[in-house]
Amino acid sequence: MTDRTPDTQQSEADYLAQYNIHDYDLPLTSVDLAIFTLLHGELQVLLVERDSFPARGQWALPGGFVDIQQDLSLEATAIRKLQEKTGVATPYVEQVLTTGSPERDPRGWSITVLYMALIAHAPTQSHVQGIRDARWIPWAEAQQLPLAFDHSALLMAARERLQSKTAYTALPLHVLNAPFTLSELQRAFETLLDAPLEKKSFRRRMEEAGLLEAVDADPQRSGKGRPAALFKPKTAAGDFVFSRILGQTREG
Amino acid sequence: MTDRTPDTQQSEADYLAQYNIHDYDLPLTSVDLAIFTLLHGELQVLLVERDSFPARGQWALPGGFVDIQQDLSLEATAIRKLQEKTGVATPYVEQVLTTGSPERDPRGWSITVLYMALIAHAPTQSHVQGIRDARWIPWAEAQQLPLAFDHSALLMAARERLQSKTAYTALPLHVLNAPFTLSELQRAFETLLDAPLEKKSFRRRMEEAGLLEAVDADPQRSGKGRPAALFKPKTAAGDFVFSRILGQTREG
DNA sequence: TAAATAGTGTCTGTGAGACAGTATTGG
DNA sequence: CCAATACTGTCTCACAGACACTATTTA
Repeated sequence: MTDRTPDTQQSEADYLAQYNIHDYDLPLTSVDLAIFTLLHGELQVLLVERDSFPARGQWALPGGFVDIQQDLSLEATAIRKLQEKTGVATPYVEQVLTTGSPERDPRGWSITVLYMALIAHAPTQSHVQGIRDARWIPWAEAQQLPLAFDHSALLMAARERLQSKTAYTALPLHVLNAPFTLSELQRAFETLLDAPLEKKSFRRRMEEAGLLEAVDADPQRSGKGRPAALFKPKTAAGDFVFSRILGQTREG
Repeated sequence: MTDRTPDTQQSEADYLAQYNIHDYDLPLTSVDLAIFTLLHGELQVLLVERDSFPARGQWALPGGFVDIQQDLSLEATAIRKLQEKTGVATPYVEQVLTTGSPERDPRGWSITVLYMALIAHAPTQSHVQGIRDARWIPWAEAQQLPLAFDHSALLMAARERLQSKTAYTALPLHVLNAPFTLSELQRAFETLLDAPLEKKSFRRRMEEAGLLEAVDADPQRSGKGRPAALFKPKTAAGDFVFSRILGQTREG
């Protein structure tokens, strides 16, 4: 926020009237998104195959330049891009980091603000399948793909944020559609955490945090074994912060 | 990272040759710093009084535009600015958040990447006093000051980050000069956390984490009461992450 | 000696991990 | 009945909070 003009005796109004951003060399500024969901019991991330230069044909995170005519905030840009790609209007969105350098994009000095989003994938929603250029890629595959620019590093940073926050928040609630069973919720936590959890500890933790509300059993649900109770999250349950970290298996 | 040119049959080299960032309206991009230290037993933050438009004469966070001729990364920009203001070369620097909107700067759509830095203030170092336009402001005062742009909100976000990380890391090690006593270290934690800590719990936690190394007593240190043992942090001790949160006083 | 500061012993409380046990469904 | 899944009882362990106690210094 320091200035670039010499300190003359002009007024602030004069200064602003003369100010022209095209006089300066500015970095390119984009927003990129790591959109995660749980599908077929796997963590999946939404990737796009770039159809224009640079890095044409390569897989990349969805995103785009900030449109200063249209966007009212960086988060608005992120939510707009996410809506375009997934149709989801009220996702969980969290800013992960911002990176910038002269090297990361061949067009010049560029900055990108990385957001992570979590959405629940409902098989009945057709919007996600309908997207032409975006595809859900299982995490194991996405890790192998050579992504455009520095997107592999960005994706890894988002994955790490997701994993670490799963250990002390209730974030995984965002990748499930209600109603769900406690076993399903535990599997969601385990998948995002990439570690097994002890059943009793998990249930006790959820119980004592009071994040869930019981929902009447659905006679539709079939399945082997004893039917499970169904729950939905209370409002803002996904934002809950625990005071201890999960998944620290006892060492011998 | 999506493109703005129609997808013609040109090569990537052609595309890049024709690409001119001055064809686009780009946001202004700056880096701002919330630099904290512990001085006279108080948390203090480094602020500058702006000597040019806009917001001339108002207090603000130190920072400045990204210089795409000079800077090799955003963090490099932050470290350069910090070095200019404080003379400290190897500080603790952490990215806090990035915010952008058309409203936050009268010059137009602007983005700022906010960093938090922690430095140990040594009374013998003269560099900090030597800075003309920057001043250490006690946190209580800084909170009252009407800062330029959205810097009050930025400062608050950095303060919250500092507070929350103090509860589960050893960050406060960065605001002390070694050697220090355990009592001094506890006071640093308490100040950054803004909550009292229980002496035995604190010492046990430090002891068990093995973050500190004993240092020979300094005959210089006078003072009332029993002389305290002196310690210095082991390397990377400030990055230690605890698995439980401090300062959750028991409720009745 | 007292005052001041440093440092310890030890009890309690919370909540996670381990793991065996019981409950309820369908075939 | 058995297999499969859901759910519970209960022990142990790690570690924070509370707080009284001892230790070592100067005045």
